[in-house]
Amino acid sequence: MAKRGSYAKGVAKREEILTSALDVIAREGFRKASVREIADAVGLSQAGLLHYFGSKEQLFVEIMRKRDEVDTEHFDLDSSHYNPMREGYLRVIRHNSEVPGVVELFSRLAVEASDVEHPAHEYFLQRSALIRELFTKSIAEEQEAGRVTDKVDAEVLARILQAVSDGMQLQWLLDRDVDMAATVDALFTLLGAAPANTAASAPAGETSTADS
Amino acid sequence: MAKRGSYAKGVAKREEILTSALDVIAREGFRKASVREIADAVGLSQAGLLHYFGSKEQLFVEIMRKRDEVDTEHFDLDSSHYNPMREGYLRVIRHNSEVPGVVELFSRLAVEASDVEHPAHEYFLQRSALIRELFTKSIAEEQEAGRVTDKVDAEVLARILQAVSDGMQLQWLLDRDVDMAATVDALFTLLGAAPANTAASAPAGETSTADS
DNA sequence: GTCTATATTGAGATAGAC
DNA sequence: GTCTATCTCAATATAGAC
Repeated sequence: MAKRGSYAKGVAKREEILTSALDVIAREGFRKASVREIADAVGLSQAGLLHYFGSKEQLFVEIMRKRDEVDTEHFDLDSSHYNPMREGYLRVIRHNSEVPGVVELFSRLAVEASDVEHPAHEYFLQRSALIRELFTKSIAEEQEAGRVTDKVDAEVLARILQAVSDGMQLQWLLDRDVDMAATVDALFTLLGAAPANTAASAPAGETSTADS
Repeated sequence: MAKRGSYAKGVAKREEILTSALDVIAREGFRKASVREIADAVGLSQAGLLHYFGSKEQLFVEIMRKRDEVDTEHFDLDSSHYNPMREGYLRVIRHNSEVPGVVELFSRLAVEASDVEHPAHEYFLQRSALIRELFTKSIAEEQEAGRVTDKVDAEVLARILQAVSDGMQLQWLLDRDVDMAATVDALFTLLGAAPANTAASAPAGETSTADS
């Protein structure tokens, strides 16, 4: 955190660049997201930008990491309890619908990173596993309490949840009228969760259509 | 079908190329799927291939269409009744896990086609809507018969189903050990059960666990 | 209809001055 | 650390011969 020494300064600048890049992608969209465009946007030359990140692909991985960091901070994503998890997750999804460029970059990278040689491969594997672990833990808890169906294993439910989120992003990229959050929430409803704040199991339709 | 006249011959050749391209992508994988590589694979020069399809992107759309055509033929995909729909769908998914290159091409295109200007945009919109219609129809039927939960509208369930399939493809691209079909089937199981108030409906677990 | 050869474009990477 | 300039490469698209 201390900024003395050129090393720390470099780190700070990196962070600054990432924040800025993320911001620009969120606002301006992703388009042909070339190193050059991001460089322009953050006020550096292409060479200046690559000075910090070595290659385009490394840059993109770092941008995604920064995104995760910011999101985890903004919305409490690390809760291992069901309702906070559910709500936090929905908040992120709602937020995503305001940053299409970020969603597009993420989806594109996700496909490219399927190649084990790709610099983002490890990142996606780990991120993916981490999310599933959080889901699994809180779902299992809920299953034990009898509030979520135990017809399907928690691990599998977690995977389904993750798949729906990713899949809804694709549907939403194609047609922006789609309500990602509402659909994911419908899935939560399906799992048998008592709708967010009502006492017993109440009509699910009302509880959580996106509040933005 | 008759081959007289150069027009019909051209069409036949196109079909032949597409079949061949699809076959190659399925077998050899997708890699950096350039026009040139496909051209090599089908035994044409790059220019020769583009003679038929004008541009790379049009070529890819046509390959995807051909894929749909072949799949619809091989697995009865157009049934609007629930169980055939479910079984047919699972068969396609199982088949997909044997053609990673095709899955990768599809996923990649799906993201790129989110741009309304992209030549594949319309294709994806229509394909996507068509699949959802089939799902919706058969699900609604099942809901009326009380065999599928009515906690969530048929349209939304259809969307969830579609999202899970797409999302599982991403997960599977990243980690080939994932069982796409089993996970999607688990979702079907979930739909069939009335969670929380168990006793009423039939045990869904048995009905259709993968037969391959 | 198919090929060879080439134009064109666009990107990422790198060298070297300041 | 940052820039300008350039290299290199890959890929699509096109011209024109056969």
